[in-house]
Amino acid sequence: MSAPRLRFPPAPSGWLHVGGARTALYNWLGARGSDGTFVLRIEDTDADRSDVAAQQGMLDSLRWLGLSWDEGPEVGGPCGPYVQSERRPLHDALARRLLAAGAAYEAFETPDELEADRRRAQAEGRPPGYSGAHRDLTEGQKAALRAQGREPVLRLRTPDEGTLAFDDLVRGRVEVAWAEIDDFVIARADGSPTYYLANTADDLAQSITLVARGEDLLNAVPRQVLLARALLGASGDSAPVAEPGAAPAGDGAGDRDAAELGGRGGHRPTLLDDALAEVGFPPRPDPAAGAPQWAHLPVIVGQDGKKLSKRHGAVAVDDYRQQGVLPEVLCNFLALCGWGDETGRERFTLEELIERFSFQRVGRNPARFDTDKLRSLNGDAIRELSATELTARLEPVFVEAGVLADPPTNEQRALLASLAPLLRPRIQTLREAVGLVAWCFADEVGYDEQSVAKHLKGRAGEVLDRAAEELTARQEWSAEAILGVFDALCAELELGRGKVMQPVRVAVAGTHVSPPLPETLAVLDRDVVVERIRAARPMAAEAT
RNA sequence: GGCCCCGUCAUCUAGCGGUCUAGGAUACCGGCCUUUCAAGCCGGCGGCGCGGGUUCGAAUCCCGUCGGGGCCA
Repeated sequence: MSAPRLRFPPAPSGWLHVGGARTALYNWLGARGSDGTFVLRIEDTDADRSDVAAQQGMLDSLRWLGLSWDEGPEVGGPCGPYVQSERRPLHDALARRLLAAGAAYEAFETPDELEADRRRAQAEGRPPGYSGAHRDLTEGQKAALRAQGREPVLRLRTPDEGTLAFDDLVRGRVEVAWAEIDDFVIARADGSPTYYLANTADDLAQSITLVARGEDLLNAVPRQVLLARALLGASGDSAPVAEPGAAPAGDGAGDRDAAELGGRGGHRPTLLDDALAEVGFPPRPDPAAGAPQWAHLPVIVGQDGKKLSKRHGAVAVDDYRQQGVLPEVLCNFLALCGWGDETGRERFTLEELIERFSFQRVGRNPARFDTDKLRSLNGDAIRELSATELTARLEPVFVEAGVLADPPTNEQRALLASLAPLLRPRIQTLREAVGLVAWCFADEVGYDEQSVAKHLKGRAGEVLDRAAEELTARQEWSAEAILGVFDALCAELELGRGKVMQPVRVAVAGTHVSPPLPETLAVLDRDVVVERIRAARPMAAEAT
């Protein structure tokens, strides 16, 4: 067994989609759990420059989640370059060699012609794939087509009969008839490589041993296996698929052939190796490695069962960071989107995930991105945080919300730390804490109309007057002492605790919801508390 | 349209021929607790898409069907 090498090859963008994060996580877990290598490769083939420049946001999200990469942008590695556009010379050289070997051929149809073919095929009930009309053009025919101003695309010859079978780590055995696979484009008319060529070549060149990706790419496997065979064919040989009829396409034979490609035997330089050398790229880290294994992950769908997209609300990892989801919880949750261990357990640390995760236990049905579940897991995790840890996590969120100064003052830090234990059982996300205790840090309280209407009425004025007096008079300033004051008032005024404490809560906090009042007041400055009660007094009078 | 994948409570999921009167979690509902909101504890609601087989016996295997999703363009 060669050393496991897994990769995450996102298209560059300024943000990381949670679906991409799940793919990255699974690959990362696969690598970390097997002493393997995790490679990050940016596939910017179809991207414009601004996207590439903005990719920082994506790298930040990956790091925030804790998914460090061993090779890739910003860290380098022995199999560079790690940005696909910089690998273009390799792709070009490969395309040339594939053409020269006869594995690929030039096809001159225009997009319009192909579209017409497709419609005709559909109308006649035939498969819509490319017909292979230009498979065997003579030089003369090609010259004539060129003379018309046509530029050819490069297509790979695919077998016309037989079956490809492969064992997907998630799906199990998958078989596809070659007849279903048309001669696909590997290089466009402008010479640019397609996904098939670039992705396959880069995986092979970097000796990727396991490709875990979205199920939407399951259909690409036969093409990539075929390409891999061609790329890993001995350089001098006529390409293995040059003669479609004679291609190793018999049932069962094909996949074995693929698995062992470039395998054990003497390592003659392959077409890929020669191209690598030609363009001055590093040689393959493992010349014995064949085509990678596959693991196709179920798609993540939104609440409506459709593929998760922006219209489902927050889909960026950073959205969840801002909402106050803990990174380790997001990883935990993402791991559960498709995977589960046999015990039915749901809470895992990253270390536990590394230990337990396996592609074999990844499910085959679509995973729903259930934000309720995420919140629940997050709340559970928050409840397990120590006050100190929670304070540290809360701080940047309060700063981002503008409640704390940047950086916070020592007083603010201390106050937040005292509040943290009170907050802990009442929040599912860090962000929710802001709404609960922002008033503790504010100079001015904003009053919620409904709270005022509901609680600053009846005998509230009387309660506020007496509370202000007694809280001022009381020597000790502690939760116990404050509760004692309230209870004394209850007895004196013959009111329940709710009738006494709710008016005070609204007066001080501006709303009828807050952490437990005595405990909260105890960590605030007594003068401020009393002042606020007095300031709110007129509202109670008006309401009476 | 063709091909591929999938189908257990509202949702995620355990289950891999008998231990299933189908287990857990989220959500929901109710109770306890209670100074608000939570948290916690207790309880409840609720499911094998359908139809055929195979078998002594099927959620589990096979076929079909329906439904959902994906890819192709």
